[in-house]
Amino acid sequence: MTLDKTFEPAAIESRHYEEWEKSGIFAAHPEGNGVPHTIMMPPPNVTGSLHMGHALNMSLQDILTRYYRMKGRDALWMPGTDHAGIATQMVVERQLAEQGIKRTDLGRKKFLEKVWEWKGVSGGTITTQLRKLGTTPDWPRERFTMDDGCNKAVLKVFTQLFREGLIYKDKRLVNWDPKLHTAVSDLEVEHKEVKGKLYHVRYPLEDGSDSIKIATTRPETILADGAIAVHPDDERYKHLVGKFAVVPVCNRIIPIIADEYVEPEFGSGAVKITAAHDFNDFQVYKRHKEKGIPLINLMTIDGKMNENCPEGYVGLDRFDARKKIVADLEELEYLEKVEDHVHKVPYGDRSGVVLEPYLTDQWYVDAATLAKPAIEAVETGKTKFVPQQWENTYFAWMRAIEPWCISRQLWWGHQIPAWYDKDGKIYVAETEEEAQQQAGAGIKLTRDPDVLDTWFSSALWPFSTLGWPEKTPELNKYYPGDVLVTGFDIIFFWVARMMMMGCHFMGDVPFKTVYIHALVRDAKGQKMSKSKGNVIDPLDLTQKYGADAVRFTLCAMAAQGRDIRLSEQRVEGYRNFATKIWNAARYLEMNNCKPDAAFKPEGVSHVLNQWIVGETAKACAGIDKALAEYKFNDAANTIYDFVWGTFCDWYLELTKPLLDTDHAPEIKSTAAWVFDQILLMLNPFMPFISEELFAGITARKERLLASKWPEYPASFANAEAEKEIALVQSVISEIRSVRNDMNIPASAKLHLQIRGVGAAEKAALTAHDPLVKRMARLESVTLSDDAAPKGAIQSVVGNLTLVLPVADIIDISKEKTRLQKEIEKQTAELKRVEAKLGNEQFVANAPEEIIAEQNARKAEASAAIAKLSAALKAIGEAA
RNA sequence: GGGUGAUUAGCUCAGCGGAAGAGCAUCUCGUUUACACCGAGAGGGUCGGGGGUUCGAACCCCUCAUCACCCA
Repeated sequence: MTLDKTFEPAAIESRHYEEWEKSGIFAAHPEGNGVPHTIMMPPPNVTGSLHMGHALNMSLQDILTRYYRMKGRDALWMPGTDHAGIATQMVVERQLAEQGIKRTDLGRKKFLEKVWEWKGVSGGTITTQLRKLGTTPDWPRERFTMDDGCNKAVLKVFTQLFREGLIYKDKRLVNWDPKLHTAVSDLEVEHKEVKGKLYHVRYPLEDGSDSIKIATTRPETILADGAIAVHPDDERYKHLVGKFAVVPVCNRIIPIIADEYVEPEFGSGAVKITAAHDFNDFQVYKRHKEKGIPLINLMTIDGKMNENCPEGYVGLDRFDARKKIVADLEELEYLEKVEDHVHKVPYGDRSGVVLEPYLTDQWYVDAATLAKPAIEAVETGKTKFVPQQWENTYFAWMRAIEPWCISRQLWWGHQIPAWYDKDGKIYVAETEEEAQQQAGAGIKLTRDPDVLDTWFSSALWPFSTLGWPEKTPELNKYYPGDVLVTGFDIIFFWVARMMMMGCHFMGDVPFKTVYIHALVRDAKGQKMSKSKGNVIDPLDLTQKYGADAVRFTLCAMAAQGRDIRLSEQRVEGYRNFATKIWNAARYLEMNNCKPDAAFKPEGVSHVLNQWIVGETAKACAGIDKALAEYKFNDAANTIYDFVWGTFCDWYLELTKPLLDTDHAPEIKSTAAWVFDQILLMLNPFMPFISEELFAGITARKERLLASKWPEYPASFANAEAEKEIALVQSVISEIRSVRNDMNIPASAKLHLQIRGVGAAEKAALTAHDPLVKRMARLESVTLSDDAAPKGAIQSVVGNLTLVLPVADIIDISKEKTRLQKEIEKQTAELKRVEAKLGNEQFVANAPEEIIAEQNARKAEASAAIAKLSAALKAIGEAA
């Protein structure tokens, strides 16, 4: 087959993918005895579509999966999607709203049917998109957090934790979303800085003797005040503690109490306590139970004032109530002053509305107890974070963990397996039958209508997807997983909870390593968001530049501990890299460089071949090391530099003059072998082009992605060859540089004289004479210590002096300047080194090899200065 | 208020105790039959400021500044 002139990714990607998927190579083999390598895919939202964060996350996982699969591990990359409770329910509700239908009109059953319908329609979107990226998870094992297996695991976990007392129902304040009518967990709250007002309000004492001033940002909650608190050490208020005050507008009598929570410096130093509408106040309430502070709920589930409010307030929206009470306070002369005030306000991360601390019955997980073994697992290194700094984030949150509110007042999700009899007694069981058994026959039971937080089922993902609670071969073989690849934004939501559940139910951590990658931002460093309009669609990029370029870009930019600023230019650059590879393949094809089954890289005789074989091994070792340390950018740069900088720029160029010599057969075989190695090493990063070329170069049955990752013996390294080629390279580079500096036309074929050539160098330079001539565009190369002709250009490479007799071409003053500059550079270097070596402390303390190195540098610099000065003198005489 | 990270060439970023690096951009030169999505070369940095530790600091410590993010 003949390769086209340029690489067209779109033309080959889908064809390869289909073949790969059909081949069954993505599959794990639980029945086999291969050493497993397990990655649990963070399940994307089932109704979502692929964004840049996914593209990065999935590319990295696929690189690891392909790499370890090629290394012979039994790779399991477990795919799936998440039911995303609130998000999905909102999407379907919005669609229904367009038809003028409300969720409640349909009823729970019909509504859920609609959600499943929607899941059926859009559920395949993201997995189709993942295929476009070339990812290779074990698709037939794909799971969904709402499937029967996951449901079974959820029921089992819930009932067991309930029995163990680690799940309980409690009446506490929750973060209430008045738009979605559900509780949300602490993590789903986004605190935003808002310019508000601070209202200073005067409360008269009950006995009329005095009054006390408080400051509040939420005056509407005055109607539910249950106390006033001051700091116990605050001298201003000591005499008032124990007395009673009258709440303005509603005239309730409340106690004045002392509590250390109060900050004396803030506002007036006295605060109102509204226990049913503020988390801090609720704590105060609990500490002062004996004082009989009332818990008054002011609001309905949609944030309107309820019947506990005075007339005129009932039914008002919370923000209208604020306006009204401010007006009322002013009229009654209780309002002292109003100041501008910047403070944090809690917003629902899904609904975007201001959340209310709201007193309700909810289900909680005793997270503090579950967290203990999960903390210990990281402390003892059973699970490691990469980069390690994230362990601190994990610890900080886990050590201060609050009870986890897991019930949601939604319909889409795992319904809580709890039933109530008419007295409200709770029966928790995996099935209704069991609950009925617990309650006794004939007792009418009603199921708890609430569902569980989505993250509850996600927390079980590492084992529920392997068949738990059944004892499956998969569970036995693939738990715990090797590495979890995810972003830092879900360390709390997901990683921590998987750790807790895994440690509790499996008795072992869910994964040995947690690799935390960066966030993908736009080129200006801004977070990508639809509202900002700076979202780059990974599929658009893929369309334009190819999946390989997108994957490679993300990999090359995935340096640890840094966010990724993605620019299209960078993707374009890596598309160019793909084209470069493509053209190298064309070159090999044109020159009939074909893989030779009998080829033995360790047996090559030509030094160029020995050198490139060694470089190939070096590159592979570099990639191995980088991937072992999860340094994806290093891995990408290593292959990039090797392919472009070493193989294409030097090896292929250096071998060109030899293609019509006796060395040609070995060179062609070596070139083909190296290129095959390149394809192997490139495959995890750029699967499509590497596969295409692997098949295109020569007819072969096996697929690249099913091939073995290269392993080379230490003997491939060849220091002699390396040194020899380095010498040739430096001579060529120096001449090219001089030619450019001196504006010597490319067409001018020069004669080169090299002085100061040692025995070994002589052999090398003689052997490579044709290469040097071609690469440096020379007519001849003479190794001779004869004096340089007058007016020749001279420059120094190591201990060689390169002499180019071009008197008729060069501009003498320009050459003088060039030499002077070079002498200056070398002199500066010499001074630096001499200063170091002249320092007694340095000589006394520095390691020997450093001192030896400095001495060598000194010798080299002085030698260069001597030669260059002589050259400068000679040119002066010529002028 | 507490914490974490960042600050290195015009831009985007590597490097994290022993000679300042890459890609892109810029500027020269180049129709040498793989590649102009290319090749050859060049210029460009007191590594945020200030202290300290060390024979030696972009790298370790302290401090300040600016910018991000997380938690209260």
